[in-house]
Amino acid sequence: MPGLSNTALPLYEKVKDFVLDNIGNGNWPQNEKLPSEHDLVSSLGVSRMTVHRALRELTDKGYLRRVQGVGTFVSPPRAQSTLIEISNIVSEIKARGSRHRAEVVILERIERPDEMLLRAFEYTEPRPVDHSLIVHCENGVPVQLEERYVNPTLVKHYLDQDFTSAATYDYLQHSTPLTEVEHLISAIPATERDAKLLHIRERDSCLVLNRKTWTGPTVATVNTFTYVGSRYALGSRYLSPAR
Amino acid sequence: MPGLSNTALPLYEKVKDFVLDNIGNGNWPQNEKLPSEHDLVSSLGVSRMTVHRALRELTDKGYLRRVQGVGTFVSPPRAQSTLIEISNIVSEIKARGSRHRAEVVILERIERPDEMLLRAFEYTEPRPVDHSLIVHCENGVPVQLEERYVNPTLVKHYLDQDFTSAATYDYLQHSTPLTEVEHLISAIPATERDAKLLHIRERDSCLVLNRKTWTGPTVATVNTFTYVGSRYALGSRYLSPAR
DNA sequence: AAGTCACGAATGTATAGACAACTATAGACA
DNA sequence: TGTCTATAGTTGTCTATACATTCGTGACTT
Repeated sequence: MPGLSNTALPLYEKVKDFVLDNIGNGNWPQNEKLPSEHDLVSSLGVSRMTVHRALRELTDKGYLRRVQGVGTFVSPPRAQSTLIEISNIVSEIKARGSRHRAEVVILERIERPDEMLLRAFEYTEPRPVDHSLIVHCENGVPVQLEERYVNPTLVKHYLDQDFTSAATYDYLQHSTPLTEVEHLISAIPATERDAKLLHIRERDSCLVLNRKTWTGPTVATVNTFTYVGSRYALGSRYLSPAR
Repeated sequence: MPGLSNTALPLYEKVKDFVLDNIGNGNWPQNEKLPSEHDLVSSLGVSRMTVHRALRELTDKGYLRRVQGVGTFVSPPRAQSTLIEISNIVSEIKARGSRHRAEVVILERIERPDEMLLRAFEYTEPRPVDHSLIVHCENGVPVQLEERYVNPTLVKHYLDQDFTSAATYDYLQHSTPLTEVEHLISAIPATERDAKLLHIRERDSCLVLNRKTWTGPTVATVNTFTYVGSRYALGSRYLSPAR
């Protein structure tokens, strides 16, 4: 029981969150050996298969390294994220060993979306849209402004999430069966609102990632991630097989 | 028993192979509904958890799409590349039907690189570096500033290229056997020099793509592509399933 | 005709238990 | 001293089972 968050996520997601937290807060430093699966089973009160799945998925994503017969170890932080799996800034910050804080600025259901939103969702008639605006801070410094518009018929209970947990963002990405994702990356000067929220000056350069997802023919989410240009870079590293 | 390969792989890997084979040989065409987990359990003689793991991993990789309560479906092959192969602005401009013009600003061999360049190339002793600076215009309007530093021992005759032809850029990207590529995308304000060359104001937002390539252990090229933020966006589109 | 509800079917998660495979280490033996 | 071996500890795989969640359908009701 101790250590696992209280939200409605699946258990293996909570375990992943628990591990990332321990990495982030320095409890388990780089190359540290994690408690064995058996230990985690005892201390967390879940079955071994659940722990195993959590550790395997974190290994697949590069956070851990496992050696059969020996143990599980914390991997050195990756230089950057890959482009496919961007947008989970929370895991990134935690894995880097920084302190993460999410500040929820807006959390609402828009009953009557304006013209632009309707177009973005390809609605023909006015229907509600869920809306969140969150500032993500790394060690107290704002890094990313995350604005999401969500189709509530496709993503139920979106507004009820715990937006301070890393697992939430992981979960959101896999909970809806996406059929299409579009990314658009641009550089734009900060608006007055963005500048205020990110603690930068107006017109300062921001890296903006627009992400639009579909489930079948209908638009599921329309997201805008605004990074502070002077504090963040998106990276991808490609290694050919031979090395 | 029937259908699973005979090698020493784990069962769930064999199930994955089995599914991929059926997709590959056209047995299960695009958007076809797969047999249910229960059916596969019967026909393959493995437990449901094993089938489930196989299907889940194939889903994560984009080969399948699953809908709870409905079934599992074959996804169309991935239509699109990721961001790896951007940066050939010339083809892009031409494909858009616009007029392209390349303006060579600098073309030189630097015999004695400064400290920063040496670090970028991980040189331990001073060695020459080829250098080009080119402005790309779409219909007469500057869009991209392309600055390349090239290791002349790996890329021969770099300075002799025809930098106004689209094919040149295609060629440069594939002429050297790269073993590693690193992309870093950031948003930074235009410097005085960049502003002048791109016909924008100083401090205007630019999208900067840094690209560094290795051939074996040695650095081959260090490139910086600076896009005018208000005139350009990088895009990637990922298609997965039924549409 | 339209809405509601119950049910079946399919996937999602979780558990307990078993065995296999691998590694490091300590102890036995030459 | 050096080598081999047994063993404990850890991760990897697999099964059987149970319950949860979601979706579509068809029967029933209104």
